Amino acid sequence: MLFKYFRMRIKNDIKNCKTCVYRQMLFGNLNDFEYKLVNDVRTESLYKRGEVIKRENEKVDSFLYLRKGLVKLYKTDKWGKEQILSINKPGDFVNLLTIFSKANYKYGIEAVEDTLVCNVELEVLEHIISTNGDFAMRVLNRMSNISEEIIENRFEQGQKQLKGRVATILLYFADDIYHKNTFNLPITRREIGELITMTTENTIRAFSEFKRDGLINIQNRTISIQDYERLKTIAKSG
Amino acid sequence: MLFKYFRMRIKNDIKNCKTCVYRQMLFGNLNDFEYKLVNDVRTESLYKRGEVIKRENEKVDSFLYLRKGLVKLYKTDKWGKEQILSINKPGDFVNLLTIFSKANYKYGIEAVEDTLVCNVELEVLEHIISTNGDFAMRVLNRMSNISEEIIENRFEQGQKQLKGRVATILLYFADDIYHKNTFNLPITRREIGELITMTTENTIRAFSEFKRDGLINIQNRTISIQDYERLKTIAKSG
DNA sequence: CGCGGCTTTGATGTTCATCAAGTAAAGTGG
DNA sequence: CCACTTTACTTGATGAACATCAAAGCCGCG
Repeated sequence: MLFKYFRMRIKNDIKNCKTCVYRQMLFGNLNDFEYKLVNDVRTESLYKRGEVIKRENEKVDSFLYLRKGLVKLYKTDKWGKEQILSINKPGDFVNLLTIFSKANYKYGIEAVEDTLVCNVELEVLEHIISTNGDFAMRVLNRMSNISEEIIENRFEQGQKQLKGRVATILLYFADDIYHKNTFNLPITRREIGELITMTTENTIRAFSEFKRDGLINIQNRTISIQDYERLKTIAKSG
Repeated sequence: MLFKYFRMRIKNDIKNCKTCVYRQMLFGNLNDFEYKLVNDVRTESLYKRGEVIKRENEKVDSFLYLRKGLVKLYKTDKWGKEQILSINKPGDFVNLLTIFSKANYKYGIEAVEDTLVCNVELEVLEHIISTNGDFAMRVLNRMSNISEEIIENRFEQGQKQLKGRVATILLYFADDIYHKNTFNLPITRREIGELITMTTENTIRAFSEFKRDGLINIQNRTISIQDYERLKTIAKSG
């Protein structure tokens, strides 16, 4: 999809948080005044695929909420190679875990699809937290959940080897992101490697083997899952 | 040190949070009433080396604060082998990251030295967070810092191989835990392996090589660092 | 149309896990 | 306190999984 159409489409989409599908997830229990506060200061930003949203080391000054698209969080290692920490999808609170650290970003954020982000100034959020205890508890709860998820994911990935990891990623895109068995991979093979901490070459080898064994079909970036169950078995045990 | 002496020694030690060295770190800005609340409900628990403090899957119902000793956070993988997520030392808020998840422990906690833990009921903490905005912000800040630390650590470990990881752990004990170059390893070789995700055998091989090369001296559990600088180089680049 | 980045496959080497086997140390029960 | 059992520690040999190096085809884009 061309970017200008994407821009047009979202322009008439959501006017304020009241109609935002994801509002419930975090801002559900604000009172009218607080809610107006958030709505008044919040801004929306559009990013094209490949655009950097936040650079490593940039100052953390706003809360980011992913409304549409897909972003990756990444770090650069000492040899200059990137490593992807996680992929975030609509509804995710992209930087919640680091937002209150009073430090700079320890990772970068980049759009891997055309992306719409909602920004809320940090000071406003802090003010509401200070005055609305329920909201504070809700934020704490989400932070807990996010950090547990990250730890759990890393733990499970660590128990798998190449094919298990690739299978897991394919199912992640099919099940959690696109909700269908045929989809366009939004990231390159190299990025998948960076996500599962394997080399590009070996990632591709796993793809090729899956194709050869009839588990998936590949047409450039288009992946189509042929044998869901077998792939799931590999993802779990392999 | 025998456990009974440890118990006697701490008995007359700290009567309430006012004289607790670590109080400042989190409870520094409570008012008198809130402070009394915490102090009234808090309990202290002693654990011997090897005792399990919290089991995987146990309910999270109190805030844990490590006053003396050393604990490990661990998970059991699908083959029944343990993997250590982190070592916590006095002053650490052991379970802060998961405390607000409204779920059960996804990891276990075990004393690796005789340990004194301070417990504060979760409900009390939640109540104070709801009514004291500054405190809420302080908790959020600490959660941010802890999660960044974990992510950073894992990222850096991932870039190292066997010898680099072992060297890092040795320096961690020398610099951050015991603050001296000769110390008794509180954990077994197997546990070090579990901490750096390597096998026991290879962990030992690294130890042996360090000894052979004059970097460290080993007397059973007593480690003595002979060439700090060279070890540091290995830890950083190896 | 040609350049650079992405993709793919093959060959080779390194790092680490696994298996095996033995010694040392530390609990355990009579 | 000693025999017995278990757990920790150690070294060597072998193989598996993965990284690295090399080379070539592909694709999009200025």
